Amino acid sequence: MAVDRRQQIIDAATNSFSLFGYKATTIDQVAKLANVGKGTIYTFFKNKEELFDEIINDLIKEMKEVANDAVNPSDSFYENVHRALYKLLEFRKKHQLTIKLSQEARDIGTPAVLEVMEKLELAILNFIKDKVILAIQKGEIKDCDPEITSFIMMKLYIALIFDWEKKNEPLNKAEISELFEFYLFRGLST
Amino acid sequence: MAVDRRQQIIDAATNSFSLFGYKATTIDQVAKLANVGKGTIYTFFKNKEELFDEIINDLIKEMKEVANDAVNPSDSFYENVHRALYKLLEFRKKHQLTIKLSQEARDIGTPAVLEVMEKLELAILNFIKDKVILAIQKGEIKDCDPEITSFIMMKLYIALIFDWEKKNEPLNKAEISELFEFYLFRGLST
DNA sequence: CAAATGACCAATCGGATAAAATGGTCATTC
DNA sequence: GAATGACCATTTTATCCGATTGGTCATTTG
Repeated sequence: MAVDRRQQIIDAATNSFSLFGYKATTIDQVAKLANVGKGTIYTFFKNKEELFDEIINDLIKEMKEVANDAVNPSDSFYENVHRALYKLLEFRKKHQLTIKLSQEARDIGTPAVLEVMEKLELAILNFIKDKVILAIQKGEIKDCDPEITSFIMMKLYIALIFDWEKKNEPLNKAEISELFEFYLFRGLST
Repeated sequence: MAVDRRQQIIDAATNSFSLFGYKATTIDQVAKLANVGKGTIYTFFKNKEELFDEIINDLIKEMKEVANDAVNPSDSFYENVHRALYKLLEFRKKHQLTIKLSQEARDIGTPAVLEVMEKLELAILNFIKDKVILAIQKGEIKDCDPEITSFIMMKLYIALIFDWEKKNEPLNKAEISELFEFYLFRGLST
């Protein structure tokens, strides 16, 4: 059986990263899990970090799909951004690999993992930024700096989904949607 | 000369905490700096942490003054909150002791320091919450949950002052004021 | 002979242990 | 009786050394 050795390696590594994190995953272990000699891994990937990068790029691709699936052109900008951001952050919150990597970033601070987490955030940020630019062009929202606007949207979302529940009862999806709309779109002024 | 031994100790400890942080400050060191026997410290304070707490309570008092000074009853709610939050976070950003403690919380995670930083955040949060409640009563802003509103205001401010400049050119006071007003008060909707 | 392999190597990690430092006490001093 | 610093139990830090790890490459295999 001519199995795809490269894919076997990626699958094994993804599994191990998800279970044990980046640092605690050894190349020996990946080789064993992939039923492959250790040297073989180095014929496909320059080193451990490049293997990691490839897996993260797959993850980002997956996230882009999730985000795009959440967008429905006939809905409003606000509705779409809300659904996309919510789905993205829920994805991040539930996906084994991202959970493990978040922990590792927080508890150990492995440099390669910190880098990768920034890359993930940036991917989300850019996705939102594109939507913001489009919405401005269509006149769906006021003219504003897309960079800052997407930054604030993500910060607000992270605050509502992750930070708020550190000290309070978690907010459900409907509440978050409402708050997002209330504060960012309608505004506080009377 | 009947110097105030208690105040001497507090001054010495404040100095040492500011320079070296909580963990790296030893009671022996504080005693030396305060020109006081080590045992004397324990006649005024039950232990190291209580001495620390007293210093932090002084700091919070100082912060409350800064915040109150920034408030001018004849100005709008938005204007006052902006000035107060800005002053508070600038204070935190420039004050030796808070800088050192932020570093220690991030790099070492000393439990006593983490606790204290939460206490600081909570003090700010409560200050803002009171202002929000008043503003709702006066009809200066829409009816909303003061808890969530103050939480979001602070998160937005921290994002604009601390987080934004990790990746971009820092925003000046006027820009922050403008963004604060634009996103939170006027809203994005057209 | 090209792809796969695992013994091998230098570098890093981590557990064990001993030494130093620290928070806190209390008998003695002033 | 307030102040002190030698003293103690506990924690932290430094040091060592065997185990582990990422990565290489001469050898094997299909």
